[in-house]
Amino acid sequence: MDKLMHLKTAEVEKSSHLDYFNIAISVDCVIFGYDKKELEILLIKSDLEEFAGLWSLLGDLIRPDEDIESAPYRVLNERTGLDDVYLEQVYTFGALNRHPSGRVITTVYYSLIDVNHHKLQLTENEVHWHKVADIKNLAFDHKLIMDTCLQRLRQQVMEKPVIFNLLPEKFSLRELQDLYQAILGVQLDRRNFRKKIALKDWLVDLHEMEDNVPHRPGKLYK
Amino acid sequence: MDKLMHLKTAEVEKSSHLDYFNIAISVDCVIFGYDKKELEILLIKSDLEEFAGLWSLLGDLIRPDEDIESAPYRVLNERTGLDDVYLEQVYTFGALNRHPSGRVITTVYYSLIDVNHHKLQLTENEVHWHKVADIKNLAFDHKLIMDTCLQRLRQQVMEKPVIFNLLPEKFSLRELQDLYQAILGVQLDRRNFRKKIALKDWLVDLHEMEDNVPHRPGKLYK
DNA sequence: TAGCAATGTGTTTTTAGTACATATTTGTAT
DNA sequence: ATACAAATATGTACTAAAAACACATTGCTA
Repeated sequence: MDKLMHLKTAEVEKSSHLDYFNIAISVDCVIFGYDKKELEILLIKSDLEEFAGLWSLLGDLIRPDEDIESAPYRVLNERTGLDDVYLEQVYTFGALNRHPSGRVITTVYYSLIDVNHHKLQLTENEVHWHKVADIKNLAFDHKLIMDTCLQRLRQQVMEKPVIFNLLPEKFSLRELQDLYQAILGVQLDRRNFRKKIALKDWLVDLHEMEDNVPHRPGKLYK
Repeated sequence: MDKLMHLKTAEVEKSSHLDYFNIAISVDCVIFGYDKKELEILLIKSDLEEFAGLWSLLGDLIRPDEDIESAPYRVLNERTGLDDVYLEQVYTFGALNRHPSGRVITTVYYSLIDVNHHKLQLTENEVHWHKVADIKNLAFDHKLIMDTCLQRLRQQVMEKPVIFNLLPEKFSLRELQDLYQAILGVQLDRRNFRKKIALKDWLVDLHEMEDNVPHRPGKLYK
């Protein structure tokens, strides 16, 4: 039963390897971006026959010599070239048949990146942004995973200043409100929104004005 | 790198087993109980030399043929005989050296049980209740894990009616308030507490009275 | 230079949260 | 039996946060 838990290293290595080490563990990343007033996530084309034509999350097996927390950084860096990203663990999925090729348990992280500032080095051309609203189904249980992360994201943006990871250095309050609306899927009253943000003390007034907008420019913040 | 993720079963089985399947995955349970106005958790004596004399959480390696979600139920059932328990996944811990006997990543669940109603069949006599407030350190990273679960529990009791899993069928508002105070570690105003609970619509008035109390009895609820 | 579109701000109303006091019921000790 | 102690039960005033709502201003454009 649980004897393995309390054995010394040597004993573990020789004991029933096939029984207890026949489970692989991976990380998957739900990478949110924001562009043209739409929330997006980064997906890669699945190369499994079972999921031909479907898209899947960016993920990889965890290496025996890396902390679980550094695995998603590595995955993101390998696939996009980014390294200063916001990441947060969300949940671990381990249903028996979630992966057709064998037993794989996956720990899921979500990430927030600024699509336009960090120009992705998309080394592989099968990696693309997809509008969250348009995603109907994904390979594996990745749709369920995405929905779980979206739910978590919605919680977090109300509590912590994580949302700024999706925006460029300078932004206007309108842009910020549009983003909140894209994430939460609701319309917000502009006056109440500005009041609420103001008393959270998250913003710095840059005393600069917007440019290249077809209307009166607004103040910029970070 | 991530090729393994997309191979077929046969290929996975013959490919570098030692590289990618040399990580074990376990579940650990932080089992909260409530007795004599104190929050407690169930611990077992560690039988690792490295942690001689220390206590640890109840856990076990996940079996290759069980869903991750059913593993903590099994662990709890094997150790306590309970089967109708509240369980919720909290976080997955996977630092490189968290387990001295090898690479073990663990997914942690917390559980809430009614200490007095479910009389535990403590098959093993090295399993005991410990007051949360008195726990200074535990084996492995289990103190960190416990603290993480306690934090989650504090969040949840404010949002969802999970707290009732710690109480017997019938209880008075005073008992409920004492329990909230034990979990949150604060004193609450009785009148405001009752108002707040009342408008959450979680309680059913049983129209029965307390018994065997050395003072005026209060109404009972569930 | 008139009109459009978006910015910027303030007041009222409603709701939730906090602080606080008094009367009532039961058990217990004299 | 009666007085006292201890806990139940309940209500009101104050404060803070959330929601609803309107108007004057700026800059672009036709």
